[in-house]
Amino acid sequence: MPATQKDIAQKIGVSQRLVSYALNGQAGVSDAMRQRILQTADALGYVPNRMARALVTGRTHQIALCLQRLTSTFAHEVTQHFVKIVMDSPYQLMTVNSMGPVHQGGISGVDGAIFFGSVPPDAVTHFPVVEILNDTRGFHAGEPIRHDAIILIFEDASRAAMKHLLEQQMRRIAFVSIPCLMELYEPRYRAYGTLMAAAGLPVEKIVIESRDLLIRDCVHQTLEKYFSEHGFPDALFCSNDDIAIGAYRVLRRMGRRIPHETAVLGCDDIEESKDHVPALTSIQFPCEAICRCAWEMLTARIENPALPPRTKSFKGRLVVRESTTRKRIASLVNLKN
Amino acid sequence: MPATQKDIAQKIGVSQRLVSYALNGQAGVSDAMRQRILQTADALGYVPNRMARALVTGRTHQIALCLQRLTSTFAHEVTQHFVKIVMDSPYQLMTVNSMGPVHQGGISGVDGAIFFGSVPPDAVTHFPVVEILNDTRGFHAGEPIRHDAIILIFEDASRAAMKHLLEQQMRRIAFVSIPCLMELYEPRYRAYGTLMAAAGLPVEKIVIESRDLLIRDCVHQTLEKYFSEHGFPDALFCSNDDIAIGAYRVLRRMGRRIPHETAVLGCDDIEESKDHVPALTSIQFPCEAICRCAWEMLTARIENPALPPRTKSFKGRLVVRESTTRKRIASLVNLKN
DNA sequence: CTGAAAGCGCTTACAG
DNA sequence: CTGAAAGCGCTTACAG
Repeated sequence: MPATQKDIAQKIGVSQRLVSYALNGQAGVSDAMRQRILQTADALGYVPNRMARALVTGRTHQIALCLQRLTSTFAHEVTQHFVKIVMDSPYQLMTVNSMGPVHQGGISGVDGAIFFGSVPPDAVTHFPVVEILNDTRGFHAGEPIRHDAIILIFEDASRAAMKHLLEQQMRRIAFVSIPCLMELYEPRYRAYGTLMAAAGLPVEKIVIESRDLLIRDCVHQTLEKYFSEHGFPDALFCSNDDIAIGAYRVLRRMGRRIPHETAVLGCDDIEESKDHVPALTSIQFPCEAICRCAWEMLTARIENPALPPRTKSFKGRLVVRESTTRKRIASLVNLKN
Repeated sequence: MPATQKDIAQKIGVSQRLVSYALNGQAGVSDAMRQRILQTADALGYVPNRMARALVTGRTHQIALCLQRLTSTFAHEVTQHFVKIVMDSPYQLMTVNSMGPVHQGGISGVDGAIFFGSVPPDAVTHFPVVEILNDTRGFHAGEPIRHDAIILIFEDASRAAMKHLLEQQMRRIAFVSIPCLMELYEPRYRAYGTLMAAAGLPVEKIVIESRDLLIRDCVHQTLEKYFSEHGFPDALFCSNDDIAIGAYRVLRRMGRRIPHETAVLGCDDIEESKDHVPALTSIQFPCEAICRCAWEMLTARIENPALPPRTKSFKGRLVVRESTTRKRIASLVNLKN
């Protein structure tokens, strides 16, 4: 229905080639002719057909952002950063749930993809990919690095988090997480397990099953039931901030004070965490820098597929706020964050 | 680089047509042959080229979600709903900042688009569009409805919000908003202005200029400066929840109690609003139902472009929570929300 | 400086 | 049931 280059060419009485060259700003067209073509294109409401162009150039100028759990607020922040980055680029962003279409025959029609989380092994990809992964400390060491990768190192910050809790005499510390983050290779869970064992304390796991997308509601249900059956831990080590903030509501409803009765610690340090009372202690990554780095890696590889594989690491950092600080003094240092 | 239908056809020694028919599950291929083709496709790692298919069918199976201010948490919730909806459909979702590419020559290569906010007049679209708009109460009545539309009616709820504040003897009520929501045709601002005038109270506007994407930081800066220069209003009518929650932090930092010294009221009722202390009073819309309705309108029109234009309205509803309730009793009714 | 033509990977009438 | 072919709207060598 929209006008094509052929329509423009016919209207003026020139060849389609000339129209294409004029529209794309290539040499080989006289200035007068270029003007005329541009005006006619405008008059006809010409919009280039991206599909046709993509078919011949092999480039769609679309990038897939593949998120494993689109449900999380952190995923939202990541998306925002990419949307912002993409706005200044010639690319468009396609948001894909990597649990979804990838498993239904692969993604196609993109110049590259950024996977937040590991690339599913059955995702046949014929395009450059950057993975943003957690540090699994050699757990998957046998597997070759198939893609450019950004590694998020949770190890040190997680250990620091546990030490911080243990130092304040918290004994009953529960790890609260969705199932996929409660594996042995998961750095947060490892740090938790290791330090609990070292302190001679028993592990306590609270699993949040979230089939649908509203994770906070799942947290409410699960924790309410758990606390009434098992009582309250001294501290909750939550695998992300959404879970932590979900826990806030439950604790508050059940009349439990944070942090003095139950401390809460999250991961990802989403924007919102600072706005809650008490402000949430969390593990922070330079999210924007990570996104920009991933973008740079991806576009560099699209330009030059022969580049050697690259890996870059980012270290998480424990940001102590009020939600885990029982001594008022100790918290003042970080309150500004 | 990926295998094509031609590759499969050559490998087996049949025509490309047969491969296409087999792959698409169309009649006209013997079962044995279909099996063989499917297996070969699998072995070769065949992924259909969406561009080529789109070029001939005219369908890309991509839908653009165009958001005006990608910055808002509400936009995130809308996106989540669409991602969820799209997962169960044959479509993919492209997230577009309608301030962006639309102004750079139009969107192309999508089967349709959902605009959250009005479609820019210079966005030449050759595909079905659904607009999700605020009720401007006939302000743009002269303009024909160009697209299927969903109208969000803020009018009643905004008036209810103002009455709620005024009933509690709040006199100095400020309207806090980004500039584009502080126009005369904007229903929230209209209700605010009308009821303030009726009560014989002066209008007080606080404009949040947010050039970049981190709106809450802008709120912090603007309000901190404003309050120290002009003192504190009795209540803040914020045009969205992000602004309201941003205001929380400033008020808290400056030692101002919510709601007893300054009440705060938001719009959109994002998930997070319930988790803050005090819980935020806000204007709620059935967000998921709205998204599903938009989706249904769009897909129906894609199937049948000749359909008469449709319009559907949704009414906002004031959800009173603690952030505006000075009398403890009165709030109990709604606290469950 | 310009025209006529091939081809990207598909779908789909059109013949056999 | 199957093959040979046209064509979707572009880009880009290839001749003039």
